[in-house]
Amino acid sequence: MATTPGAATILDVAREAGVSRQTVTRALNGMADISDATRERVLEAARRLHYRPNRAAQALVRGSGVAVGFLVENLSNPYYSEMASALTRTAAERGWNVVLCDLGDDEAGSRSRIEALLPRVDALVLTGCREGTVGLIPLEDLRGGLLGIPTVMLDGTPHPAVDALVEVDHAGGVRAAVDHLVAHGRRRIGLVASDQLPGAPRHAAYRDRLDALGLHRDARSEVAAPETYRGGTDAVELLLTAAPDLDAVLVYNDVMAAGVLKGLARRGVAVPDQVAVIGCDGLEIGGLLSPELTTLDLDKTAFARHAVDALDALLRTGRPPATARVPLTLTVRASA
Amino acid sequence: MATTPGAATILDVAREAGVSRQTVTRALNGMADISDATRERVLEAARRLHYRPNRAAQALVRGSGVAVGFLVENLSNPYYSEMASALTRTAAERGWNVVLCDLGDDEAGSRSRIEALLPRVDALVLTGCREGTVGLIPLEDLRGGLLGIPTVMLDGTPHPAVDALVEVDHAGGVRAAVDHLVAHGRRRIGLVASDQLPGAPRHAAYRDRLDALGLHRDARSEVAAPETYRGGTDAVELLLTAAPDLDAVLVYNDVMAAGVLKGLARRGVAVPDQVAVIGCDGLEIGGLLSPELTTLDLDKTAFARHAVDALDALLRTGRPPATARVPLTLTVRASA
DNA sequence: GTGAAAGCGCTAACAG
DNA sequence: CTGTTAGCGCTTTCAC
Repeated sequence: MATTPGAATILDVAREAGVSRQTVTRALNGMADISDATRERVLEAARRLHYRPNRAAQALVRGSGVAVGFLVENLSNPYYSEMASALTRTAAERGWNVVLCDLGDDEAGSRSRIEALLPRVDALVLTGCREGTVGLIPLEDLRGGLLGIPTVMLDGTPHPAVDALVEVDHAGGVRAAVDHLVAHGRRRIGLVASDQLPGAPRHAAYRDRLDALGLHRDARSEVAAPETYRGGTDAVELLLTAAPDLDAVLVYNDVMAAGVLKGLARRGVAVPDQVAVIGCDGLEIGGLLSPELTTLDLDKTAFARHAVDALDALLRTGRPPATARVPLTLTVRASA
Repeated sequence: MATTPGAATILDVAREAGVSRQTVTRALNGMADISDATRERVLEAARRLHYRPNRAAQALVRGSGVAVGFLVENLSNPYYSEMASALTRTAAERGWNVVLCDLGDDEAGSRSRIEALLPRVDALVLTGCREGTVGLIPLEDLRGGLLGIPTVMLDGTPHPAVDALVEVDHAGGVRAAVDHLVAHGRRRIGLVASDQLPGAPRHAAYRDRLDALGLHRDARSEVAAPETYRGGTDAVELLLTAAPDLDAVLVYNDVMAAGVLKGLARRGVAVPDQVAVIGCDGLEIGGLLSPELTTLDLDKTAFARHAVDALDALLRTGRPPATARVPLTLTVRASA
């Protein structure tokens, strides 16, 4: 347990019960070769002293499983919680545990949470890190900055502290979305982008695909906004004002898309009749919205599996595996 | 690290670098009193051997912080993820870590996940456990079933394996909801209840309050359903058929309420004009729905804080504190 | 600046 | 059935 100084140890229990420490172990672990009377006496003593075994000592001698730290910005965001769910389940297949670290906005708090996490874990999975979040990890504190703990990032940009990336096929996904819209007669496709740097690949893919198809494209039909519900509602106001002739909107993620649907409803714009909407991530909330959200579905289990595989390789060999890439598949529901 | 048999130890590094093991510690931990040349040689050796410090050994000698295991049924459900968020943040205030365990439906898998979790944690927080989930915890394996690890349950029923409960003021919440509906002219209030036993308190509170106010109440205006979105959509079908004159529905939780809103929309029932809807839990998704959901808001941070306080007391004294109770406060949005 | 000793709390392998 | 002897891998004294 939490190595509370002054806590009772197995020796205290042995003394209290008047037996050897091995007998205490036997009694406490329900092993054979001990008389009921002795066992009861030992357990009684343990209870009296409020004894709890020291986890670290047990782990040292028994061997401990792998613990993965999962760093997220905001676990209340369903994207992160669905990822956390996928990661814990995938990790569990290997007998690994996941230690959660929900950073939040506050930088000082984040730093201290990360510091409390690091001594606890064998590896790190990073996701959705804003500019700067990775910087919070005290590289210098990790073995002198020279032997960091294995770290993979989900869908981010390379960083010296990160050993491996799991990529997302933004280009393929955006292409599928745009092509779907075009196939259904849409010609003026707007974009609600992320105002965070990691959002850039999707933004670029959107421009590329529109240009490739020879569709009209201009700056007024693109808006960058915070990656939140509110960001979506606000963005749609700007977009409709700047480019009232849009007949479709591609949205950076499903949470923002929920906001976009709300914003469109407020303005009395019918979805999908007047404007089609496609989100991204394939979150379960997409099915709760009205109309139900068409989205680029990210296979979170595959994503998690690649991350765990990469960590496994790093832990085992110290070398990262080839970068894996996860597809985005269009899931057509009602909004487009 | 994960005590991989055959992994390099500090002694291997010392041998490789031709120094003593303390020198290795000093080099690796960036301590003073070591020449740059030696440090570099040690680090080089460590890298060559792919050395990683053994976490358990470090924890044993440095002392480890408290790790809390958090058991949930399905982390993709936003109720659980918002609770997980609140719990990790609250735990972090004390420097504690949270190890996540997402059980899922599969009983065998759940059991093995719990077994992988237990040796890792000092305490357990249980929430939303179906009938039987608690039974998965191998009481017998825990120190002979006599010294379990401290366990608190969030809003459940007493169980021998559970040391402390944090309760929710269902009665007060339901009362506030019913009274709000009545104050706004509603007289025929139906209920979408949970088909799980832990849902009983809200169900009873609903009946009590209706009776106390002398409102009409009959079995046809109560439906029990699974605690899911789908459960909500299905329930509303049954309810509208059995009791078409309802002018309000109280729903067991917000996820189900999302389904209820969807079901009502499908049947062309206007909310709140024809039927008012009130959910429960105060989830963020409530704000994404159309109309936005009126709900009984549970203060998840307070909930988590009580849980952590209880664990702290259990860890420190072995005795549970007085049972705490968290209120449900009515948050009025558009649906009622 | 570096090395040698001691011990964290526990369990596994032998003795008796 | 119970006790004794060795470590697990690391850090912290303390010598040199």
